[in-house]
Amino acid sequence: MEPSATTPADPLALVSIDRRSPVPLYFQVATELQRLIEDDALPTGSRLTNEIEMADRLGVSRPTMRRSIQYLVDRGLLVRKRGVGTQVVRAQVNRTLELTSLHDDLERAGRKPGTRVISVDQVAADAVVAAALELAESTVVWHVRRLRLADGEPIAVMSNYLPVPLVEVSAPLLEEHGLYELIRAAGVRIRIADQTIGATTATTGQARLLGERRGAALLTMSRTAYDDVGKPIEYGTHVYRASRYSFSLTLVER
Amino acid sequence: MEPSATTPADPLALVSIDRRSPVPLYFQVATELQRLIEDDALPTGSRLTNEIEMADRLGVSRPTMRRSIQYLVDRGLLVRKRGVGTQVVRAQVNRTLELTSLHDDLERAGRKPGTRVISVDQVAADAVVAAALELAESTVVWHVRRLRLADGEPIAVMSNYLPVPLVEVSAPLLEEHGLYELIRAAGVRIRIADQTIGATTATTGQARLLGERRGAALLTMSRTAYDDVGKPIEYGTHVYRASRYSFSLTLVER
DNA sequence: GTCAAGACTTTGTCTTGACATATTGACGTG
DNA sequence: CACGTCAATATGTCAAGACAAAGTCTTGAC
Repeated sequence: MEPSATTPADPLALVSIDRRSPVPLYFQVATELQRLIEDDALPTGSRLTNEIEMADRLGVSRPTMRRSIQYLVDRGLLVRKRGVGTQVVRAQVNRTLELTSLHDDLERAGRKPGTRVISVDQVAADAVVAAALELAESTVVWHVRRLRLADGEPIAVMSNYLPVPLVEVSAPLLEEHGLYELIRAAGVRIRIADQTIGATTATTGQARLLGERRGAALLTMSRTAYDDVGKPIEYGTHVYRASRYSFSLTLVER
Repeated sequence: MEPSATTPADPLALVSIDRRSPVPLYFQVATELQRLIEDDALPTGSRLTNEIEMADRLGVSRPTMRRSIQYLVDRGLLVRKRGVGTQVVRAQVNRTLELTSLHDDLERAGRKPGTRVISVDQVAADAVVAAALELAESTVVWHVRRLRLADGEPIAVMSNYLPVPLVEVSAPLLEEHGLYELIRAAGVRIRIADQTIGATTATTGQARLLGERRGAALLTMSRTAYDDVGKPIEYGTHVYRASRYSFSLTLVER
């Protein structure tokens, strides 16, 4: 019982919820619990009191309490066992691969994202692009090529194809905003994406753009993104410098 | 209205649930719905009748019906919009990266997995391994090296480290079973894993094992797996032939 | 003919209540 | 002492009902 790092006997006393808020109760509770876990008020390994008592103490119903807890279980922060209880497994989760642009990704990592637009054209879709976007071959689509930078250093070359009627793109816009940001701003909600992650070695052209040597290891990612009614929104093939970038993720078994 | 491909006016009539089964109701309903979607009885784009009527027709309560639907929404098969309804988005999902061994992975893809054990030793953990497994440096751990094959062809070289007291491993066992299978058989439930995916080029030794040329592109994956109380169970670094293997996954925005 | 208000439909949130089932540990019996 | 039984405890499943909020569509005024 060191006086320095006293864990309050009752971390639950620290959570407060606001019934007038438009934020759903279960989400408020989940967020507060997550904060307690991250702040180590509920340290890894500690057991939570049972859900009935917690519901009681927080003044919510048991289903609401359960929903909050389940939310954190799905994220891998908590583990529940029937007949046993609920336990904190870990404080931080490297969330699963997400539907974010590299732009957002880098910003979260504290690195300054940059973009050099190589080209913005309307081109006739070849067989691969047409198939991915579910359009007739040689339909005209946007083709955007960009060199992405982090703290001024080349990170990736990205090549994206988009249906023309969907969103207006231009070099100046793309220098300032991520592509996904522009798509969202156009009122399109991206909901599902199929991705394939592989590896290759740099061609002379890729090497020159990225500041690597020919034959250097590159991480490849191709992605087709769909909106919430299943319509293809974007198809892209990207190559990352393996020496500067990798994908990190946390998997949670359900 | 072609007589050939008649979609029954009421796909729900095809759903049958068994209240005496120990399988939870919501799961039975979800599974049946998924079957209807995969069999195209509920084709992509079609709208489901509202949840209240469905619950009524299937003889379950609304919360149970909602839970079934939510299950499929989380998997990316369905989309719901308040005031609008529930719609089928897609029939198949390339599920998200999972906590499976390559063994299971290949079997699902219809390829015959094989394993050639290179070495099974007990070694002193170096700094990296000790940190990953949260053990003191130079603690003795299992070190397993395997060449993995698909249809007889080399696919990957895997190097795994495990705490000794956990599970008994041996070359003959590993030739027959995936490592994760053995871990599960020992009563350990793997629940969370941190993964990093990158790329590199083949060293001479890797190239010889994999039947590639030196400098060939390789996909790398390192993973630390934890059990359901957050204890590290396994740390591994793997390299895959990029020419024969890639990671495919489907992301779903919540 | 156009536009806005309001009715209607559908999903989202929350509550109360009941019973089922897995786990643990204590108790008692052979 | 070993083993099975039983009670206590915690989470899992299911139901029925109420109200809120978001979209859509109809209706009616101008």
